[in-house]
Amino acid sequence: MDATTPPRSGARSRNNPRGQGERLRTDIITTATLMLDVLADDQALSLRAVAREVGIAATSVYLHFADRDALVLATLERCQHDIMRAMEAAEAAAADPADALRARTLLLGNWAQEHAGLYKVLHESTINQRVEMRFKQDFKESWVTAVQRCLDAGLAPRRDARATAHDLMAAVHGSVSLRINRCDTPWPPFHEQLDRFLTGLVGLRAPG
Amino acid sequence: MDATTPPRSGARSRNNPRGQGERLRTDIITTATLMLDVLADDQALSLRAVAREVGIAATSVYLHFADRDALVLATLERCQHDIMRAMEAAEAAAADPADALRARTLLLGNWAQEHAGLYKVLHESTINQRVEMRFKQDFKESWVTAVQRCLDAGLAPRRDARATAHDLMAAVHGSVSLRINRCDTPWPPFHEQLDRFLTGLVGLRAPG
DNA sequence: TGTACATCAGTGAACGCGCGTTCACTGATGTAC
DNA sequence: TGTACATCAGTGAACGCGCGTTCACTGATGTAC
Repeated sequence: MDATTPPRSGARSRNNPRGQGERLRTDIITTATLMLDVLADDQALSLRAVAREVGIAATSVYLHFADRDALVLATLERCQHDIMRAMEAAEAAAADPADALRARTLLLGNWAQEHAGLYKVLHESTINQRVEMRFKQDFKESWVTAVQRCLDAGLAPRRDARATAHDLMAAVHGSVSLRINRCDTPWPPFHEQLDRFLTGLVGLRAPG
Repeated sequence: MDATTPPRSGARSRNNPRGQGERLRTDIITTATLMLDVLADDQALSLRAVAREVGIAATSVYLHFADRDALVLATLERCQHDIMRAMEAAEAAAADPADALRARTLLLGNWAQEHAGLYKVLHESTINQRVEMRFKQDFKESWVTAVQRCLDAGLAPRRDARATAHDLMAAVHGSVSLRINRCDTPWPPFHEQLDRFLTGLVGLRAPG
C-alpha cells in the first residue's frame, strides 16, 4: 500500500544507523503485505521467505515480532487501517449520506478485487480463528454509522440501522468473495449489483 | 457425511479382501472430510496425517489418488454432492416455489454453520485458485432455476432470474462467511436475515 | 582526550520436525493349464 | 489335484526440502567518567 521505500532483496546493509530500528519493522510489514496478496493464505506465508525477500536473516524478524502470527497480525492491521482511511476519503467527497454509503462500498469492493489475496487473508484466512482482531470492530461500526446517516437524512424508509448494515455488509462481502474465489465463472458488474443491494436491502432510491 | 463405516485409527487389517479396494478410497475420503472440517483449510491437510488417521501407510493413499490435491478435490466433490441432494430433499417438501427457495437457502445456511470448516474449504480455500471445480457449475445453475420457478409462478415481480440468483447467492454466502470467520462478534439470527434477503433482493412477499 | 562499558541492530549455525513423493518389495488370493 | 503365474491390496525405508525457533555471537555507535 502506501509504505515508505520498498525493500529490495539483499539490498540492505548490515547495520541500520541508530534510532532507525523501526525502519526494518516497516520493511518487513511492507514485504509481508505484498507476499500475502500473492499467497492469499496466512498459513502459506513463511517467516523465512519474508526474511529472504527483505534481504535479512530469518532471526532478525524476531527483533520486531514475537512470532509468525504477530507478523501477520501487524500486517493486516496496517492493511485495514489503510482501507479505513481510503473509505473515509471516498465518503468525504460525497454529496449526501446515500452517496457516501455508495462510495465507501464501491471503494471496498474495488479494493477487494484489486487486492484479492489480502482481502482473503483479512476476512477468510484461519488466522481469524486463532487470534482476535479487535480493529475489525471499528470497521463494523463504521458501516452502522454510514447506514444510520442515510436513515437520519430521510434517504431511506425507517428501519433498524444495525441489522441493515449487517445485511449490506453480508451482501457486499459475499459478492466480492464469490468473485475472488471463482475467477473462472462470469459475474455481473459489481457496481450494478451494488446498486441493487442499496435499493433492495437499505431502501435507497435507485440511482439515475 | 453419510458415508459407510467410519474408519478407526489402526483398526484396518493389512489386506482388504479382493474386490474391496474401493473401500479404502471411501474410508480415505470420509476421514479427509472430517479432518478438513476441523482444519478449515485445504493446505493444512497433510496426506500423511490422513493416512495416520485411517490407519494405513502414507503411500497407500497413492493407490487411489494421484496427489494431495486430487484427494482434496474428491473429498469436496462428494461433499458438494451430499449438499445438493439435501437441498433437493428440502425443496421437495416445500409447498410452492417460494417456499422451496427459502427451504434450500435455509438448509445451505444451516449446513454451512454446522460444517464451517468444510464450507470454508469448499468456497474460500486456495484450492479454488489451483484447480477448476466443475461440479460447482451445477450448483450455481440450481439457484438460477430455483429463482426462475418463483418468477414463473408469479410469486415475485418480473426481473432477471440470473442476476437475482447471483444477488441472493452473494448475500447468503456473505452472511454465512461472516458468521463463520468471526465467531466472536454477535450476528442476527440467520433465518431473519434470510427473509430480508428474499424480500429485498428476490421480491418475495414477507413471510407470516 | 581517552577509555571502559552499554546499547542498538543485527547475524549464522544448529535443533528437530513433518511434509510429498518415489521405489522396490510383500503376501494373500484368484486362475489357467 | 497340483502348480505356476498374475493380480490385487497394500507396506517400509528413504529422498530432499523448508519450516519455526533458540542460542550464542558480532560489530558499530553512543555515553559516563
